[in-house]
Amino acid sequence: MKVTINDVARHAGVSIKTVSRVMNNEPSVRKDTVDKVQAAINELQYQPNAAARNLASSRSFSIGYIYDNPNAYYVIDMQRGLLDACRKHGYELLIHPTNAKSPDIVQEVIDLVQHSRLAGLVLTPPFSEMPHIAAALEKIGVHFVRIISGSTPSPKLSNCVLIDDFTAAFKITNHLLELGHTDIAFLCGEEEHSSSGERLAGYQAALAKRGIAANPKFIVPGSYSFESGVKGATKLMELSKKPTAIFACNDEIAAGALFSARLMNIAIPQQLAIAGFENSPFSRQTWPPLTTAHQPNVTIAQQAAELLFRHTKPNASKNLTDKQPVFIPELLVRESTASNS
Amino acid sequence: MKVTINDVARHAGVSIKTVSRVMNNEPSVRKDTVDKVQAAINELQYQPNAAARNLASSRSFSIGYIYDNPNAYYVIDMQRGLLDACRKHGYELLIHPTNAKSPDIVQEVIDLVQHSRLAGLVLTPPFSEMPHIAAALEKIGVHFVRIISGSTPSPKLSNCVLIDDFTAAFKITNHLLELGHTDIAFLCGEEEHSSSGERLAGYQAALAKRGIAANPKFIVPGSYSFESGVKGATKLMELSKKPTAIFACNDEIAAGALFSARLMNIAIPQQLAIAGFENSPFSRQTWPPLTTAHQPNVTIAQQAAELLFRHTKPNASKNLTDKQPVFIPELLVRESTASNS
DNA sequence: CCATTAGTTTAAAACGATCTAATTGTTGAC
DNA sequence: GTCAACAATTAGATCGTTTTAAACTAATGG
Repeated sequence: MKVTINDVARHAGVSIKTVSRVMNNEPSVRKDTVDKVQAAINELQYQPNAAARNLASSRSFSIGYIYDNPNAYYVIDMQRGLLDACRKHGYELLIHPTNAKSPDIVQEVIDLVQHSRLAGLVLTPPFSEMPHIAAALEKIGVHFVRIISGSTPSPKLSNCVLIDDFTAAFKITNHLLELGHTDIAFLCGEEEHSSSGERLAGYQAALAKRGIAANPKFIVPGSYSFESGVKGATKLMELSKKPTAIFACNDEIAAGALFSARLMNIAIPQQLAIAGFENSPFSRQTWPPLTTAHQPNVTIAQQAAELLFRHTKPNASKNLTDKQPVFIPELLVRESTASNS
Repeated sequence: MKVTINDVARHAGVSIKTVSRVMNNEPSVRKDTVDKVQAAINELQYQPNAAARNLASSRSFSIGYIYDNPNAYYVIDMQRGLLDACRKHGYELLIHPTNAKSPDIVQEVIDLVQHSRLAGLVLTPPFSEMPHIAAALEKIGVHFVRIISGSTPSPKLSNCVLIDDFTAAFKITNHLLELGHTDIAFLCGEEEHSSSGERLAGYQAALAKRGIAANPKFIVPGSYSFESGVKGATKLMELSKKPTAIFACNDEIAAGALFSARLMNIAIPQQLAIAGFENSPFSRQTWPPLTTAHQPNVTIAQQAAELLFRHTKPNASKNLTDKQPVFIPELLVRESTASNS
């Protein structure tokens, strides 16, 4: 029933250590020996015992995913992508939802890593943007990969997967401009999230390129929530000079704006165009469906995990150029935006 | 830095095995010895090494959660509740999203359990309703807990957490009846999910109690999806005799019905009342917000895990009466339902 | 007061891998 | 042909627990 490394060794006529070498693709094993061992492994259907490996090597074959994101869709997509990569590499995923604003969050993360002896960690906003967490992880020598907003790879961001929110926001804003809108408002997310800043910058750049002066009243601070969208849109539509289009920092805010417009009897998109960001499943189900930018979260998560494994696995071919993947969310035009007639 | 069980033993002046006994609260340790050991553990801040424990006892301290649920909110809530319980008991959670319709799903589950040496498993629909999975798990002797639809505890459902969808659906239907509606339609979820059947039964019971004959055309088969809601509501409103209210099997279907009503220019709730089920976050954000039934998923998950641990832990006090928890989702009235004027 | 028994405690053997250090093979240079 | 240098292999120690089986106590009964 239970096949141990010992059985494999005997079956292949080599020592235990040699089998171990093959399992961890360590060097110093002749090609034909490798084949012999592989054959024995296949024949006996040998599956290494994770616990024994962990104990002996004092490292676990699992990576952690820490999150504090109210957006369930995002988290599920991330998990999916990470798990895909984990299965491929024979790792396991430890999920750890927590409160990013907790005062001893750094200690909590360190405890988690040390207690579970994690091989690595994947960080998404807001954790990926907390310098003290990155510093602490570096100090205790744990590999980690961050998924963050950014457009240009740089050596300082060596272990990052970048999402080019700037360019995507530029494209969305441009789409609104091309429809004839010039009075375009922007509903911000949390200031702490750099994605909000990047998207704002993209919006501003697009306006600037057309020579449109930014109206400071059109930029409304807020948070990544439905309620914030309701409030923000209400505030905008009470201005003497109203915008004809709203670019919301994410779909939830956009949904809130939609809700608010309905309360005020404003026709979408005839009187007001609204665009979101993220392509959440519900962005297709609002009325009218939201124009948005699609972020391939599952793929992003996969790449992040792959990047992590490249650092984590001791004997993987590290000479692969360690380029930083950059994802540009793509524009999805739906009914919530139309020309400014 | 690293404190082993050996250190504790020496510090307390007892043998390693005695410390082990205390750690796993096994019998045959005198009270004062226990105290002595506990003191040493606290003083040295001893934390047992999970890998070594797993290896030696050939069981892991983690439970699995298998799911195939397109509803991200539900899954996240479940994870949250399960993790809460796991942390409390020093266990870890292994998540395993998969495809319930895969032909070799049983083998996949068994492989997962055996490979990860899981201490137990939590099953939600549709897995909790697949008899061959339960049978297979029983055969290999793995503890598991199912979360299923049902109102009456029975010995056959010994390791279950019940959700009384029947009563909740009865209450929602009753709410619609009290508003004066008599022509109430029902949009079903997947037939395979017993929750859909239970809710339908609750709906029918409520009508029957008022002596209202069920109109078979008002019961529309479908699935737990937005699209199904769109189609179902469209079909209903094309009938010569239209319903004045729709009870959708979950919020997604209800959102679809809402969407469809908008397409057909039907005023909600004036011309048509719509109710959902589940209290998904977005049920508050539709226009108008949805009347629904609230399911405390986090709590349900916690209880499920607690139930599992009661069976799993070898030396826990098992004499606690093993009652089956029953949750009744509660009615939440919002703007999508109003009186039939 | 010894024999019996049940209750505690212990030293040492697993558990199934990795890692260390010593051994054996092979190659190329002089 | 010998030796150095390096590659390939191995036996055995090791990781930190649990488990086994034996040894030691303390209480009970005849």
